[in-house]
Amino acid sequence: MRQDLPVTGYAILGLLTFGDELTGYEIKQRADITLRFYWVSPAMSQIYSELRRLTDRGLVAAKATADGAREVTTYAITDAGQEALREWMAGTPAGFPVLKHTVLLRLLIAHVSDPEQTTQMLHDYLDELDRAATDLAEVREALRGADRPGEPFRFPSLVADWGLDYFAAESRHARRALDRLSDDLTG
Amino acid sequence: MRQDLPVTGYAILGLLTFGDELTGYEIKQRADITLRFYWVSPAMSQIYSELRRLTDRGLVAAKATADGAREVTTYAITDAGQEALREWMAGTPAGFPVLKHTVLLRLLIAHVSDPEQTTQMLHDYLDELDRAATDLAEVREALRGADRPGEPFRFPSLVADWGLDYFAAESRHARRALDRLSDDLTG
DNA sequence: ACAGCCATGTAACTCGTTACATGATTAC
DNA sequence: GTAATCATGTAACGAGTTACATGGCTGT
Repeated sequence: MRQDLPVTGYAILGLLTFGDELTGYEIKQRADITLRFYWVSPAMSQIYSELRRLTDRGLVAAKATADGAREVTTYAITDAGQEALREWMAGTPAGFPVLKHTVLLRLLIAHVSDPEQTTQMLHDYLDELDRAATDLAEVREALRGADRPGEPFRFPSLVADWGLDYFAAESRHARRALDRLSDDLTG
Repeated sequence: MRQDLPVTGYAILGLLTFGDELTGYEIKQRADITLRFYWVSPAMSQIYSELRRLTDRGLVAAKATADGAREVTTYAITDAGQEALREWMAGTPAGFPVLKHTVLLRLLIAHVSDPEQTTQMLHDYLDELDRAATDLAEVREALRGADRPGEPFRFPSLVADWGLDYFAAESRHARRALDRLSDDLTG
């Protein structure tokens, strides 16, 4: 049964394990508040083509639902989909996270730039970290009420807390780099 | 002059700003000890095709060097390459880092798995973090001697320290998740 | 002699993106 | 009425990967 999917395929399957039937559009919205922080925000077009593949393989079931007058397609994970997801979790190692850290990449070669620019970049990064942390904190709050052991959002809340810690850690690292840079200049 | 390159192209240019002329093979080795931790480890084939593009645009200069009997091609950054790099650093925002965190992705949907598997995954991650940190610490040590303000490896050492802090933070986050999971089970 | 590293590429393919296109429903 | 949001796709393209192919040099 070794028919592998792109990881984003499994991610979509995963989003569908939380109970509800979702449209492609809704899956995108869910991805934007969850996957976006530690995976990717897939483009709409990719979600639809991935859903197509999952449907073809019988891992999700498409259902034409009436949304008022018009027809809308909702997707639900099938038993085969659950099984494929479990197999993936059990049978393939998670692997080491990949970081595409453009800020660090630029800091590595900051000697071709000037100190002000580098400082500015790090300040910008701190601002963006704040915004991201605020967004994630909001998501985290929305999980309260079902985030205790055994409740549906237990794992999402663990992940959200991890993410918040990660943002906080990045802020510390960026500030530390800024301190060191300013020490360099003042002697 | 708005002829953009893939980021990996700029990364290669960046590696060539540290002074020496390198072969494609050597660039790969450098990438494996630097870029790999916060960008990617590009495949050999990509490095060669990227070097081809950079050469075509005059951003690097290829030179046939005699390595004993055989001819080997080394690459050096040109003035135009320096300029393109500076333009990229100054003209385009760094953007927010992208994390492809397979461990967090799986933790998010750990409810389709069982507790032992999740625990095992986190322990595996801790092991891999240790190994990565050891590798990076070795690289960091190799920079000593030229890592003071104004010296060539100042920025690489800042970045390496950041990376070490990042790995340490990830270890803490993973252990915290493990603690919480075991609390869930024991009550 | 043979393994392993140095060195350079080509070809096929996949994931994922952007741009484009369409149209219905909802809120103001 | 009109802007925003909901909803669904197609087409072209690009970055990056794996697999394949070749061959010289080096250490034991």
